[in-house]
Amino acid sequence: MKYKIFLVEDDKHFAYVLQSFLKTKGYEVDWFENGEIALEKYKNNHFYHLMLIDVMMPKKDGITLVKEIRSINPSIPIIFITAKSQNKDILTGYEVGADDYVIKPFSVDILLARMQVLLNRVYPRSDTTEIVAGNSLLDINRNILILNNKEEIKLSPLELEILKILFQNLNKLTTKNELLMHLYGDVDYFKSRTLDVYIAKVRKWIKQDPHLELISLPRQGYKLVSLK
Amino acid sequence: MKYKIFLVEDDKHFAYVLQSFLKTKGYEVDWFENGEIALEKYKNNHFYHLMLIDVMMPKKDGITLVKEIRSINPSIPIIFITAKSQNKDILTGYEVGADDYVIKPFSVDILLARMQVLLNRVYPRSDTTEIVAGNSLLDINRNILILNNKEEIKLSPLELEILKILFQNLNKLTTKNELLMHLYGDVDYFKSRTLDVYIAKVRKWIKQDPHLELISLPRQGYKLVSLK
DNA sequence: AAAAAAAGTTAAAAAATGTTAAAACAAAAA
DNA sequence: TTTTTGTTTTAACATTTTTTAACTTTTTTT
Repeated sequence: MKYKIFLVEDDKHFAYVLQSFLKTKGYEVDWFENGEIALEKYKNNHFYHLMLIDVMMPKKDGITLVKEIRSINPSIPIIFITAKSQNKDILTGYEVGADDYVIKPFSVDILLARMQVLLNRVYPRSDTTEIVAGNSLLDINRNILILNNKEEIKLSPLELEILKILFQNLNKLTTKNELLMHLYGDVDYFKSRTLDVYIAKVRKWIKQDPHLELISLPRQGYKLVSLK
Repeated sequence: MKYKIFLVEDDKHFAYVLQSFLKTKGYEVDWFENGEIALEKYKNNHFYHLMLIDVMMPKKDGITLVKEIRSINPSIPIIFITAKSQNKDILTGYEVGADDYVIKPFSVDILLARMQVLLNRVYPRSDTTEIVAGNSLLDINRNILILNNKEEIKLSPLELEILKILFQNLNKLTTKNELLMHLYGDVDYFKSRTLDVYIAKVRKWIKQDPHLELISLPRQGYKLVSLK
């Protein structure tokens, strides 16, 4: 999914270069020439992930613009890009609610790094949630098992947890107790039997992948092995 | 509540001045003289809100230190404070996982502003009015959900509260109890059923956004995930 | 090899949740 | 006040998930 950037900059040439660069980096960029137009457009469409705003502009300057945007949306990430490098100006920028203040001339790589840091903070990506084994993939975030790069199987919570542990311990022994403690926090006869039932279910799926096998080691546990 | 700052800086005089300043501004500051000591201390006590780390230090430099800290804690806010002002150095700083990079000599007010911005992002006060997820936007002020950047749906109070919590916990599990406690302050059978009814309603909307999915985890809760 | 224990398998029962519609309630308008 | 409108709750039925039960096979113990 592409991030949408709201760029406000009166220097057409600079804006064009910046816009092109960001597009090559996979961003969608909408450019607005001054604060007045920008505010108008933002009122019509709030759907942006980050704003890059110049300070000195005709019609409506960046500081005023950000004040007004902040009154509508106190949380959207905003970075000032400007030639004004006095401490006083920078502090004003932060005071009106900017997240960062980048001084021209700047390296685009550094602007990019700062944008990425900010975007990652505000829209945290869910931690890696895909485990590959054999010809299959377990997507923990979406609760699905994809067999042979094809068939998607929706998993119930219990199914997912069991597969998660087996996949994480690929080619290693997973004890029954380990599984039960993880699923229930304790161990008893009926829970153990429930697990047996689920193992049977999981085994049916695993069988469909010729590169995977779920081996039972009686009195020890289970081992998901990937075959060549 | 006071924020706890983890300061790593080999220049004793500079560290003392900075520490004193931050204390007058209401922060608690623990100072460590080099990367080696710092890492040792951090391993014993993870309870810090933000780290200020010098790059050039004897024993263990800041870059190495941050790499090691990030492997323990991928999310704690880190600001480099350093005299190294080459683009190459700055980019390295961001690459190893810093949130900001402040070049010496700097005005303490500006450092303070940057710290505040970062702390507000990481430990947000709940005054956000708009949350973006997938291709959609929840406008808490106007009580509307904008789907696919197009269709506006007016939300009832209950609908809004449910969506608010789901959007705030994007890609994370929201337990049914959490939702019920937030909506009603207590939990019973009928309230739980009411929630089920509303989840069905909300799910219909969410389905319209191809970048969003509302997953049910029976016995656990719900998870709003943003795809791709 | 026989008995006991553990695990595999399938089906049924129980519990939880999904879904739709109607009833009850509350706030605003006539 | 009554009517209208919108919201929340309850009810009824459907589906999914988990647990229990019953029976079978495998493994371990005696």
